[in-house]
Amino acid sequence: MISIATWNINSVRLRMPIVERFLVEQAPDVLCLQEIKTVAELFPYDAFNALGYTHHAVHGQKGYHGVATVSRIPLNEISRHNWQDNGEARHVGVELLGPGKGMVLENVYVPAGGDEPDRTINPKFGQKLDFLERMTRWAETVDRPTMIVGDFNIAPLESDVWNHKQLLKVVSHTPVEVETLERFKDAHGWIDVGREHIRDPQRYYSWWSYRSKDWKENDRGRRLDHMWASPELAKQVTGHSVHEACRDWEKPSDHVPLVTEFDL
DNA sequence: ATGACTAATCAAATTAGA
Repeated sequence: MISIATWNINSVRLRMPIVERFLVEQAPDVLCLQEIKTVAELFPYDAFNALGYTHHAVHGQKGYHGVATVSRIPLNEISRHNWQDNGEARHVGVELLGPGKGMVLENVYVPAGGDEPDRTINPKFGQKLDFLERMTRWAETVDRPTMIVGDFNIAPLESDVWNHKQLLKVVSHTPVEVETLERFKDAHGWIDVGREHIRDPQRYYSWWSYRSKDWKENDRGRRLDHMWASPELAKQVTGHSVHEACRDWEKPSDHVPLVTEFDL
């Protein structure tokens, strides 16, 4: 059995205390982090090594973005896709070499897309859609058992948001984004592992804004984080969990971690 | 609809998240 986790950590250096707590309590074999907000040279390798996570693939950047995959299982970094087409650090791909050998694990941070869902007045929105189109062209070529996880910044289903009608024109839940994400899904036949286990229309969120006095009180969440698997690999999934409790820890990220377990 | 927040950079105010 192996387990893989994903978490948009919103600054890994600031949040090492809760990362350590999560690793001690949940002990995933692999953890994929997004928004590490640091260059690789300043990544807290020692703290991960001390907990047994001695294998790392860090694609960092100063101040913004950045992704990292840390693991107790030996891994080999195999790719850093430039789906943003501007050099931003938003992807790192690895293959597992120990248990789960042969699995490719893609860690991605899709751009948020700005405020206005119209590419003619908001270039960031167009950049987001173009990013997804490049991912789709890549997905058509995937021919190995692959898991793609991370912050997709899109909540596709009505049950992925606290209020579907109210969010239809809010970036992350607009029809054009949902349709673009659907094309990416179809390009490889990805299985939405999270939704296999917490099925629509059950409530499933992974992000709650910092701008709420009490995130739990009105529960205005969105499912922005995803774990998708190749069809054959998805058959090996035995469990999936959302760790909402982490949103209440000291100095939390606005995202919570997801964990998928495999019979591998 | 918006924002009551938070982080990095840089050292006061700006950019960004979503």
